[in-house]
Amino acid sequence: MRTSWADSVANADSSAVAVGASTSTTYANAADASAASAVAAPRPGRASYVPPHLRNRTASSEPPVPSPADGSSAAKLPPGPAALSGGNRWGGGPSRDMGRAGSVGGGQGTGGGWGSRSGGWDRREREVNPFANEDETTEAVFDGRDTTGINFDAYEDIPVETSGENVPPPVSTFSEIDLGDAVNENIRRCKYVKPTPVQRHAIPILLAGRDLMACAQTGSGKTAAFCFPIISWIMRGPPAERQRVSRTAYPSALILSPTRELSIQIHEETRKFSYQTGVRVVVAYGGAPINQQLRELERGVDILVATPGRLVDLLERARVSLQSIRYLALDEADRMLDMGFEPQIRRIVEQMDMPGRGQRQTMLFSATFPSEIQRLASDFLSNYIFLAVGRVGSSTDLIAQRVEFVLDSDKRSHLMDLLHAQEVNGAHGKQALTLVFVETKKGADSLEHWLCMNGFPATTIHGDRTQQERERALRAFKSGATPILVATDVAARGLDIPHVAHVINFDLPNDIDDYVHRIGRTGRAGKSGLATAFFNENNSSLARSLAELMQEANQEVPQWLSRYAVARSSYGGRNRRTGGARFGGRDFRRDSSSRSVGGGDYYGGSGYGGGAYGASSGYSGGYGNPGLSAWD
DNA sequence: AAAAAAT
Repeated sequence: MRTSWADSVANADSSAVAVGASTSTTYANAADASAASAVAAPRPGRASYVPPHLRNRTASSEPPVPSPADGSSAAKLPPGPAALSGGNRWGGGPSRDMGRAGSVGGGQGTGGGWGSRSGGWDRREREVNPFANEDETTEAVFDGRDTTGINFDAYEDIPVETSGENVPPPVSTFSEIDLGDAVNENIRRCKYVKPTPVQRHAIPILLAGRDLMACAQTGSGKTAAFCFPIISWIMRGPPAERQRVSRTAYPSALILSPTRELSIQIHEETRKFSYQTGVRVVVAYGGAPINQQLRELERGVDILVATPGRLVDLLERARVSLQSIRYLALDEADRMLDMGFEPQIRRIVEQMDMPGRGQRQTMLFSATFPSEIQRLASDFLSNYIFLAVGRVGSSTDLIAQRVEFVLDSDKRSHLMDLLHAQEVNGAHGKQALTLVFVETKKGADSLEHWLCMNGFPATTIHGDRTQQERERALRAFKSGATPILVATDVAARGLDIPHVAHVINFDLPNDIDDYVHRIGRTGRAGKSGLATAFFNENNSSLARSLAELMQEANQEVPQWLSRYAVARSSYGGRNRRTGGARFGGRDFRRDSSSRSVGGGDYYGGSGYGGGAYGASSGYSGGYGNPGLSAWD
């Protein structure tokens, strides 16, 4: 029965529990120890941990390497370059490897060794410090608002729900999930004090080798939640070997996301997490020259972050092979399907050379769980754990929602009033960051032009702009240089832009879920935000769902909007409550054929009042405003 | 109907 790679890992972990627990001093109690054993067992102990770039040194002075556990884990790898014996990490040639070993060995005297400042994996090209820009840009401009970027107090009462077989218990501190000095140092640099809810739950699950289907918003620390385990697994795994003759890259992890900017964002974050670990992260997306991406790939890649189209291109050119993939993460899966990526995703996952379900570890993140997502999950995942994490705080507290009746012809002047009104509110006399959503690309351009003509520093992001323009616009906005960003739905989901004070729906979307995603660009990571919508006759199809949503979030619903809602009561906009959009979503295995062995006892007993769980109308009790789930 | 994504 237990035949999958993930299961083998799980078995290896449980057999190693005794060792892990007896040698560990980190864990305070039995529950933590069992959680920790799943986490720490595969390696014999911190002292013997060896980072990838030192793993193949043969000099006697090197730290003890391949533990028995590492060996067994290597044995379970799917066939491919990663499983080949010997070799240096990037196969850059013997002489280069010798030089590298020598230089690192020389620095070893400090005792810092691989964790030390100089610890690049290749002395010829020093790894760019991904933390370098942080202080001058964002924090300087927004100085005084916060320093951590995350309001941890807001995390305390977030509802979390898990289901599946043998769910590893959550951890409560990063020290319980010790990921090695280098990663710990990066956690410190990121100013992460303690794990967020999604991290507390997802990291042990992923470190235990389990597949995961999860519901969580980007601002909740989701990327770190799936990256830390991936980095950790890669670091303790066998070295990757690049085949010297071919120019094909063999990443061991693949992260797919729907938009270019989201891929860029994930890449930036992941680079921080893997800084000085020797784990290479490369991003590939369209709209940018492919040559530079090819060069990056040639230099070696452990974690590839990509949009589907560019990846297919790379696969067709045979510049990337998926045969070494052991970790697959699909971010914003529902969005990718909305955008018509399903054929490409299925091609990538099922029809190329990627190891099959069970031979790899797969994590799927989605805001909603329509049947297409369910099919995808049952095709891609193996005995997975379902995890749903509530919003950081509730929208009641964090996003104040206003709806104003504004005719199309009055929208511009009304917008100007809003912008004038808040000019004084920005830090240091600067305009607070304002994100203005419009319906069309043309509309975005013309509104931006109009704003600029009227003295408002605005820029725009949409699909008709070149990738360079898109990225420049986003940077200018984030830095505060251009505090007004006019955007189409390209920016609606997933993008984590800190400090957005105000989201204005200049044009309302037709779909309430899109509205929820848009306003979710503010009030992020526990901060408060304001969302203003311009409503008129053209939006009457949204009236009812909008009114309901606002009511659920304890927002004041204008009388006129209620009247629209009643008038249009037969129709609430497409997708108005897609079953899984509320908190908790649902683990659809409950009512599907795949309700599997041993799961019975679990499904009855969710700690969160299980009964409400499958009912689409249910789940009104308990958590503030569960209906307002701005899942990203 | 519009948006996004490979060239």
